[in-house]
Amino acid sequence: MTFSCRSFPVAEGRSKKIFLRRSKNDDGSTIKRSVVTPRCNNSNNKRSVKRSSSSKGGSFENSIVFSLACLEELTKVEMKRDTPKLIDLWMEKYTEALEWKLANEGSLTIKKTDDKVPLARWITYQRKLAREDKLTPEKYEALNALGMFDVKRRSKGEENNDRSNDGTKKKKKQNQRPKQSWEQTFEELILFKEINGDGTKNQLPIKLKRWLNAQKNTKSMEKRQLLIDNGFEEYVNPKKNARRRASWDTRFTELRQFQREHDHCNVPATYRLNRPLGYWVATQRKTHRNGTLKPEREQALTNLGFEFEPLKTWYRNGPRNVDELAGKVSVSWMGRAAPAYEEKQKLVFESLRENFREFDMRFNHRLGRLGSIKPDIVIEVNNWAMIIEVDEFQHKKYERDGEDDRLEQLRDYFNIPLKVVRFNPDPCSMKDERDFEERLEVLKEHVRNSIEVAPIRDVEIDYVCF
DNA sequence: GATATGATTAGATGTCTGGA
DNA sequence: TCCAGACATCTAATCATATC
Repeated sequence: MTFSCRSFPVAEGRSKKIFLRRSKNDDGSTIKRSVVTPRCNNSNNKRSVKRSSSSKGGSFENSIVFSLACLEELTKVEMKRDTPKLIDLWMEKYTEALEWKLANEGSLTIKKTDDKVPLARWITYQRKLAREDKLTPEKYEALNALGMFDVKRRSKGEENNDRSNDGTKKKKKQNQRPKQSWEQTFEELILFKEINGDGTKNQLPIKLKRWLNAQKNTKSMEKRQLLIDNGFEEYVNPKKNARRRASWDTRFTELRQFQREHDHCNVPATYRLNRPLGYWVATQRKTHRNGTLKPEREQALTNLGFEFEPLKTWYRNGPRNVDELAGKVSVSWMGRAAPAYEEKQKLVFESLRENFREFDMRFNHRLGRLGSIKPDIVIEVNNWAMIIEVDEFQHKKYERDGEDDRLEQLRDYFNIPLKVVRFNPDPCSMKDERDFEERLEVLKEHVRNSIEVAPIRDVEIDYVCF
């Protein structure tokens, strides 16, 4: 593969060098590439190029050639109605995007590390303008030729629509978009929906997307109702379903509310009851890691007891022993406990097993038909059993969900007297500052004493360190 | 062992806002 | 109107663990 270079007029009095890709045969000879007539071109364009017979429609090379031709045509058209300076700026960005695409095997994806952030923003901005139907037809066509609005998958119907009967691409002339009545486009939309199903809104052809986006301005109540009835309300009433950005303060208030309810700020990143809050919390940690979190925000979060380094990372990378753990474990979880957060329970179990080897002890034992109930630790003692629950933050969730039902189910399952020990490993008030290790000693002492005495009633509950 | 589920994270994208 | 900074939102990849 070799590259040829030619000058290309960008705006009056300026030129840009654009690299064109040219293939070579195995024997080293260059493949002849004849001149193509671009779709957006008019008959007066003398520098028109024609697609090589060997190349398939939509190839990377063709899109570049097409983009260049569009750009050239665009220059002429835009110069008539915009200031040279603005045209110049736009052309410069367009050319930069084109160069980027050439250098990156046809991809317009730009990473932050590529040092092309302004170009990425410009591309985003152009896409936004396209969505809002604010681009001139020439600009839209030029950007489209560059693959700026490429959707991931194109429907068969759309693919076929681009071709005439003989299989060649139809020519689309500038300012000559097929004119359709509202009803015709609506029918096309419904057809697309019927063929592709309800879940394909994101794959709508760009033409239908743009048409839909324009419908928010539709005055006709009848048309609006038709769209709403067919599941396109978000386009008619865009604000209703649009993603709304909440401010930092709003999310902080939500976090404070969460903290009040759960005694901690560790909102799971995929917290189902408030997904945006989960994303937001993850973002705060990320920003903190990057060192770009504003000091006042960091302070506010710290004051709320926010943990910037989730324990999972700590467990993964750091040493795992009680000494290291003491005073650091303070995380409970919503719903299913994150496996890494069960480390504390595991430590309690290992410590007890070490001290009470004579007893049959099980950790996180799933109860057959009661699969949803898993006592943290079960110790079987002759004709009765001791169940130890490591109640991080006093299992407030269980209280809400009905602890009585849970105990009843446990009793039904075991069908022998039960002694339930609820152990609180975390400081629950300023008055009780015993750390995890001290509490563990208290628990061991309690188990040592109470394991000698069988329960009198069906179920007895002891609270340790509450 | 295969599959399902969920946590975590980096990176990409979209949105808001203010300044030129 | 355009652009850029800030950051909220989302996606995808990866990993760990539970469950079948």
